Amino acid sequence: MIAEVIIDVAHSEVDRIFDYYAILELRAGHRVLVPFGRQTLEGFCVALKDTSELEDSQLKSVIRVLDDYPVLLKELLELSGFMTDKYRLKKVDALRLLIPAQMRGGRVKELRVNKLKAADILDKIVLGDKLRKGAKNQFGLLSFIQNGGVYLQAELNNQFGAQAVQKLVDLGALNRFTDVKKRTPASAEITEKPRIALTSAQKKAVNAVLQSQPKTHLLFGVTGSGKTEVYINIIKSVLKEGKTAILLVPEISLTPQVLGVFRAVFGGQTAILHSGLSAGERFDEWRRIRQGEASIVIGARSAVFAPVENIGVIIIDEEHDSSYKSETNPRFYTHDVAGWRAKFNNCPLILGSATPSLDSFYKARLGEYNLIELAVRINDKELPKVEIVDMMQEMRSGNTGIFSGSLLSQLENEINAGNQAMLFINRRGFASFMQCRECGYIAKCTDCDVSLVYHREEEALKCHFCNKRFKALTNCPVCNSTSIRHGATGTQRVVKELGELFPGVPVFRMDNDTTRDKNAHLGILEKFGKTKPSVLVGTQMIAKGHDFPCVTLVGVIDADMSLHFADYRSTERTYQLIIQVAGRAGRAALTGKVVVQTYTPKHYVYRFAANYDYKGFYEKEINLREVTKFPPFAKLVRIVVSGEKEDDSRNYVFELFNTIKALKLKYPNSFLFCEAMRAPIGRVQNRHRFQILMRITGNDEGVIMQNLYNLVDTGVTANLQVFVEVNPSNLN
DNA sequence: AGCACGCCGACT
DNA sequence: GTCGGCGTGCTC
Repeated sequence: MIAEVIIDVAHSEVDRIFDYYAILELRAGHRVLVPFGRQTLEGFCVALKDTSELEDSQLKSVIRVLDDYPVLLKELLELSGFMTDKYRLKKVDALRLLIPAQMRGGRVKELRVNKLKAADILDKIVLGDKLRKGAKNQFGLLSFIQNGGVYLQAELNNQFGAQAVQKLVDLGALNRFTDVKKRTPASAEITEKPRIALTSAQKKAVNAVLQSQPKTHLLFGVTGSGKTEVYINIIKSVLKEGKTAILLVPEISLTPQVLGVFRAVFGGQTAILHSGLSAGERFDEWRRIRQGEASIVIGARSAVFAPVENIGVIIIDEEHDSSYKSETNPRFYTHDVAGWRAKFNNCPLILGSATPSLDSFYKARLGEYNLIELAVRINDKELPKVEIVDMMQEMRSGNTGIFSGSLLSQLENEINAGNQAMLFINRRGFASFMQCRECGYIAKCTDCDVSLVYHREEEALKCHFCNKRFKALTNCPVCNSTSIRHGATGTQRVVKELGELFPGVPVFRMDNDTTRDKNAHLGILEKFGKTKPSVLVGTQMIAKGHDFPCVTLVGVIDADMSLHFADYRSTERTYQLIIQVAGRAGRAALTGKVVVQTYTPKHYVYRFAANYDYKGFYEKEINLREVTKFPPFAKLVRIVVSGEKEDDSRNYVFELFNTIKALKLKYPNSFLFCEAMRAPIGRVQNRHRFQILMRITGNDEGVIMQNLYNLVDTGVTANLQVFVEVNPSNLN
């Protein structure tokens, strides 16, 4: 037999199939060790075949298989093919997504632990005679193991001392053996929520999924309408049929609370996959899934590749969340992958959200997805009232601070009442930039064309693109003036001002800077949850999925931030953001309030958001997209070229552009827009960046994309980086 | 990506 | 005369 092997090296030159003589135990999906040139490398056996087109003398033989089972399922091997086609991924990159990174290079081993089994027959008297009188630990241990059983050696050592344990092992009272230990992540608390009966709307939703032909359902349920209960019931019935389930959630909402709910219902059948796990935990969870010990996988984006067989349902919760789109290589879109697997397994795919992405709702309108609505909240509670505050008006009436009068007085009320508030601002640091008042100099990164962000705690200026740090300005390096101005507000400044306004009230901050450590955000949330009154200030990351019953006020400091982003989805984002943060207010008995501060209160997004009118917003926005020909009515394609030499990058981008113009002549009706230019951020990490922006529509879109990818694949030279993005979510 | 072979400068 | 610079070419 001949084995088709992809070498585990990420380079396009070797990213193709190499044939080897197979060995007996080899199956498709095995990882293998093979001779490659003068090296010995790891690879993936993706298929077996009878003959090779190469001469016998040109073939070498596989050295050995690396695992005692094929790590890649047939289904996932096929999926990797789909992904290399659809996203033009390198074959290795697609394959590497399918196994825990730590598995490669054999870095993670199973954790083996020493265990001790008490001898079946233990004669206390006979053994006791062999022990020295007064050996307290030894006698203690002896009576402890009297009734037999299996113990962890570490635990016995801890309790009775290693010497006593060794003594009893020597005497044959205990037998040592090693066992594989599963590093199942700590399950935290198991929240035993009373399982209330489903509402009729929920029942209808469950039935709509279970009683129809497998298809994609868009579960559009307002905040608090009980989507989780629907998921649980669907998963339950899927498990009953002996099938498995995948539940995807945004990384940030994989909190112990959320997991606790599922552990409480499904117990040990649940496996968790996310970036917070250690390499060992990840590997072990993956193994549990691969071996069929866990039938429900809960995880972030990459859990869509979980090695479960016989899938009964795939659920993408908060489907509008941007984290489902991988924006760095390997680029892929979770919805596509989930859709492929659902089709392969002939099972339903559920997309759930209170604020569906425009794309998904559009598909539901077209009938591609089945729309299921949960229009009322479970306890008929009213949604928190959203107040839009005009910050221009505040300014005109003399308030130049970062808090409006309304937000301030409500903060005061809630704090006095012993409640909690969450303030949201989508900018970390203290101020967006530092500028000299005299000459207008703005501190910029030396390696990137962006202004530096002032971080007050460290008295540092940081580049949010390359993480380089500089000393904060005390005087202007150009004119030496000491009059320095701070740009727009960030989280640190909000915290500082709160401290001055409400001395003694605990204020927590949660952003990229305070959550560097992998479990830091849980720590902050836990502390915040326990402290009343208190305020939590944070970026995006506080907007999702945390239930704090005592939060009665939510403030959005500068809602326009996300609105004026260079992204065709910025309005959609803003709508989702407001509804999402509003969902944080008044989860329990208390009624919540939401204050949204904006400098453009007339913008339609605020009107719809204040009324929780998703459909109204959808109609308005989709019409706009249709007339302006933006997604989903066209594909936005961006090709970025970057290199150390500015001229090389520019020349290459225009070379590409000329070829594309020829392509445009061939398909004149397909190109709605096509321009080459310097990238908005012209330099990042000292690489000069140029881009070609296109909007493409119509039936030839597929052919054109193939052409573009080919173009980019063939032309790349050593010191230039080129990549293609489809509907990118930022245009930096 | 590695690791070889291969053709030109400063050293015992 | 040789050690070694990294250019380019190949890997079943």
